[in-house]
Amino acid sequence: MQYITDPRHSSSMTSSSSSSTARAAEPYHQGNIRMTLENSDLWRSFHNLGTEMIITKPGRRMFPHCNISVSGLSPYTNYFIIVDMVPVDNFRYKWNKEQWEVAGKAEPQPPCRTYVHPDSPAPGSHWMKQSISLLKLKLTNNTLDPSGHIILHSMHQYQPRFHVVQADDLYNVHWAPFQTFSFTETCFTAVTAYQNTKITKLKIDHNPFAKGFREEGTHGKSKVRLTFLVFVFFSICRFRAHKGQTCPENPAKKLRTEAEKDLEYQSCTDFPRLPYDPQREDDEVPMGHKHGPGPQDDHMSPWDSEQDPSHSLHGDAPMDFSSSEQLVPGQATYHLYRSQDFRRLPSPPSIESNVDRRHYESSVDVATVPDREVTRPHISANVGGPQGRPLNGSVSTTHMPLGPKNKPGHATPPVYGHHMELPCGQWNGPIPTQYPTSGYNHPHRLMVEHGHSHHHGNVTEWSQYPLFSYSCW
DNA sequence: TCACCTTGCACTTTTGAATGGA
DNA sequence: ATCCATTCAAAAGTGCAAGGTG
Repeated sequence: MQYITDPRHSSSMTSSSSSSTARAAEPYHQGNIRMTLENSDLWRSFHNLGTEMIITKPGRRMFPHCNISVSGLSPYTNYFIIVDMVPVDNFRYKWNKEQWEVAGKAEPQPPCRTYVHPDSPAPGSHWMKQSISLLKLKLTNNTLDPSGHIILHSMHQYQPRFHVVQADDLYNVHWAPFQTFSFTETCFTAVTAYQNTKITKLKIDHNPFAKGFREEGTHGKSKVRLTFLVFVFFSICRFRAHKGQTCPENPAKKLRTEAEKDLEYQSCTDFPRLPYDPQREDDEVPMGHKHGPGPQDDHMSPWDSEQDPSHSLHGDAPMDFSSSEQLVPGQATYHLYRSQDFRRLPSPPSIESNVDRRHYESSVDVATVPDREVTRPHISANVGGPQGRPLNGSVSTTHMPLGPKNKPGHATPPVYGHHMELPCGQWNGPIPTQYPTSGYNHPHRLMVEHGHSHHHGNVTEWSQYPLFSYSCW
């Protein structure tokens, strides 16, 4: 397999001014794409405690689930929205004394899979018209999972990444220009059973499916049971009055089924429930929730101060998402690619006027595109390569021309429904040297919109690498 | 013994087929 | 015949707890 050389990789970071200028000249350059995590407040609540995600053999949804909105796409160009999970580091963790501790070296990564949003491919206008819910993404710990769920290891930490890939079909995805975003607060530890009771409580409080475990739910149930008994009692009385005879041996037993049915109906109609709409999660989960993390909520999460590697993790100050921009460590270079001018990428000029340009007009709004190297994983050729390309979820890119639809010698990974099977991946980013003191040296960059509740994922530039090919162990 | 995983349970929400009316 | 709204049962998604496993 051939790799294209990108001279930028042999140098370190290039100036961002040139690309900024170019972007200004070409408003539809993909670098203008912005991605926002819709339910970031909820994510932040979990992140402050150290988010845990249950993984099961048949597959488990995430909660909170990823809900993103995208802007800056070309309305008539087709895109894929793809999600994958990147190991945060090379460690396995354990929950000990109310906090996560390193428990050894990470397990070899299972086959990396991606979740392709079922609407893919769809024109930019489709993706931009409303937020994109990734509710149905499932996580599993079954390395032989036949359903195509994303395979993770329990007690390992992961970072979801969101890829916007400009492609018309799945075969083009591997060679299409893409941009990657990630949000620090979506980091989580995969577990088979919850470890942190605070996380459990937060999940119960916010997840509609867990309503039955809420304290208020219990009270509600007691209320229903009481209502049921009263109802049965009066039914019996009415029955007896109507018949003018003594009760049968056990009328309650006889009436139970009907009464139960009626009661169910009654409780339904008397107390109508709003249907659960994942798109409105934010509305249903107001921040400042009583169980939300406060300053006293200590940080079991090793992520608490990874935002700035210069800060000690021992610091207990809560992370301030509203004003910090994460530092992005330099990345090692392994594979070299040929850099191309991004302006060669197709972008229909005729549709320019149709684009909602509000985002572009805000000086603080636009997520800048750092001139960094791509951390795009790639396929097979670097199997066993000890210095595989950093797959650190930090994002970066180069600009490459559109490649062949099916490059010879490059096998298209099998597709499982909306998932793609990938070679195993490896987090090759910086390794914490003093976990947890300097641990989680996660090279993420948080694009912060001051004065707004939303912040943006860190960004890659567009690239033309074989998409989603990981360096393997 | 311990940490972690699996499984079954009770509960809730979601989904989709069936039905009836306009 | 088509469309729309409603109903209802089944499926799916939750956390919990007990038991299993290495």
